[in-house]
Amino acid sequence: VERIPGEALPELKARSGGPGSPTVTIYDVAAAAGVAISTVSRVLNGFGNPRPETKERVLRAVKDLGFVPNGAARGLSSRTKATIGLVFVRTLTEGPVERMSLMFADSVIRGAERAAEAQGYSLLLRGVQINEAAEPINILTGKTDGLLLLERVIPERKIAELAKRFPVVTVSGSGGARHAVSVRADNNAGISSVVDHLVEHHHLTRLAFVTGASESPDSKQRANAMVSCAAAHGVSLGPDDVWQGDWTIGRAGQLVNEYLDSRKPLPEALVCANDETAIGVMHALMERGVQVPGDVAVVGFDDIPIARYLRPSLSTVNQPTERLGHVAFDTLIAMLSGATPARQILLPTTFIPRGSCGCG
Amino acid sequence: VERIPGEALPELKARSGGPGSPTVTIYDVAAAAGVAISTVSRVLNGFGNPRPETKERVLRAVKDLGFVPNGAARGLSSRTKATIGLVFVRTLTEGPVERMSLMFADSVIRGAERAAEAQGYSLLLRGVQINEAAEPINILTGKTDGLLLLERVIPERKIAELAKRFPVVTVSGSGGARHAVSVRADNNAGISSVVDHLVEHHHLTRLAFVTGASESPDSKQRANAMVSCAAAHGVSLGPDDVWQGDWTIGRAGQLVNEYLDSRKPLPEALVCANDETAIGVMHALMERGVQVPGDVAVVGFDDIPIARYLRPSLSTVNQPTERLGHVAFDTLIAMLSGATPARQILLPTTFIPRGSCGCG
DNA sequence: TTGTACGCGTTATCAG
DNA sequence: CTGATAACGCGTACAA
Repeated sequence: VERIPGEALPELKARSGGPGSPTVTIYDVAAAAGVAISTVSRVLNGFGNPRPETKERVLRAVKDLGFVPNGAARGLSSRTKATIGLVFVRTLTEGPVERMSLMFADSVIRGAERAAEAQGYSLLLRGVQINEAAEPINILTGKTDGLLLLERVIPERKIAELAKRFPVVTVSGSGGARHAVSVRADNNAGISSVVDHLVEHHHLTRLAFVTGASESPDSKQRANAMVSCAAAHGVSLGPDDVWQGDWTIGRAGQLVNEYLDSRKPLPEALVCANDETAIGVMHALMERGVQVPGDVAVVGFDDIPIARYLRPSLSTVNQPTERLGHVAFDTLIAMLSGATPARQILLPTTFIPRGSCGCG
Repeated sequence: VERIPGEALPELKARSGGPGSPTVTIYDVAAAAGVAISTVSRVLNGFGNPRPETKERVLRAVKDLGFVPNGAARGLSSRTKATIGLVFVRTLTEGPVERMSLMFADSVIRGAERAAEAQGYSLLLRGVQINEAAEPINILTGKTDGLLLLERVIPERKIAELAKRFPVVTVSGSGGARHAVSVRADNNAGISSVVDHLVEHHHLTRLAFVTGASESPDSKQRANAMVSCAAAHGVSLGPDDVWQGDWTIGRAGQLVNEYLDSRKPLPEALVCANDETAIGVMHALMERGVQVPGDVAVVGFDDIPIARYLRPSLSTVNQPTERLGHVAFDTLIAMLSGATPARQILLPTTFIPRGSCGCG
């Protein structure tokens, strides 16, 4: 089977069957109001100075007939679809138990949606499996005016290629692609403040880090920051002190259990790439009778809403997730009007000490 | 200022500025392949039996030029936008602390997105404030082929009106609107199994219920079910035993604190309209030294992923949130092809006993 | 100020 | 099997 771009249109069987009254067009409105369609268009879009009476008649007709402009026609004519696509990574697993918890993505989506509304745009949502995103993204190109790419949905090289011909902003991407603007949280500062706190305030020296999914730019940045910040404090993290997680609660628990089974001495603090991982770590630890923060301090990243309600409450790094989406969206819109924003936009992160590290 | 449907188009300033190469159209492809546009269209959409060589040439041109069909033009011509709108309620509060946690909505959205992909459709996301949804919804009507309405975004009456002329499926709505199909979880069965369990297994008789937002159909149904199921067991819930929550952790905690301050004796079990509420309740209770489940049993609703990782783990009613979205979407698509599905589609719920009620 | 007519990029209907 | 060509509904120069 050959690959055909644009994928076949879903076919509608009965045009008569379901609801959907005979579409009312701008012509109907014009007729009802006794004017030309151009007048209707002008009134609706606020151009020119229509005579009050004319305007009145048009608006009345619009209301009477329940006219709503056809977005497709609009888009075709105005060359602006007023729609932005947002692509996020969807995990493969279906199972209820180990379904990846993607609160981060959800939150970013919320922020983008908000911004979209404020700008009069629509948000088109598209989940993809990692490394199978090329075609979907290509198609989205035809339905939108620009694209928001969450995390590393496609290889950097492809992003660069795409961004050359289509407006693209990446959120929490690695930010290496030319032409594409990247918006992300200040991972370095976040991790740095965690390490500072752990070392200086709690005087801990044996630290370990649990990563997120291996391809994730955020995860990589946080891991790197962890290693270098620790080194800056004279604390060294060996390979054994960086545990490969995958963002999920389940995987985190698994890691902890394996470690405990190995009977190696636990580190004094476990810093996690995200809050879900921290939750999994805490849960597994306590399940095995290890006290948090008594025996091991645990710190997360993201500051999801429940973090403060856990027992112990979760020390974590707050990143403005909704704002990430919002800012990314606004940046994309700016690009559409010809602006060339900074290639990287960093949003601040702040460490929130709570119970799981021994504060609070 | 008068209200104008269709809201003005966002204006693009520099058509030259940003990226966006001179759009390649079907004409370009046709020219490059030395065929007519109709041939290109046929090849791409799989109609007719193009000569292999022709097909070959077309596909090569498509690839060479990086042609992607313009969605707007497609929609205009085929009268199918291949897009479904999903409208959800957005809370008013901005604050990071008391931002309502909407994991339920997020999950439904995920399900819908998945279904959309499987059907070759796109998902347009739109958040609205409650009772301010009429206009946004109306506009969406022009950009989509059908609408998914989450929770009670607009009054029942308006839904009925809308559904008469446009395909609509409500998710977790009250389901009273004619023409609109409603997909929701079996709240009655869910609550019923909770009450059965509490009364028969744990022999508790003094129960109370914490509601969600007052306008929410789900919340109402669960509250009603609670009252009648309790009554069926000879346990009566007075007005004082139904606490008015709003789905949020924060509000739940507040309720608990107020109740404790009043020095009234606590009920033996607190059944909550959703998991966030249960989390808030548990947290506040334990903060004040009340043991869960020792002094009070707590049960939630939804079975969000973290439920099982809380301490104590949260007993709750599982509802297939993603499936709600998925099924709703598929139903809508079915309607588009003329089908007339059952007016109500009920998805099963199952009680999951865990630590917070004394099991597990 | 208002109306006429063309273009936007596809799909779909006919002839050839 | 393929090529013209007419919609599709709206925005918009241009003419009146």
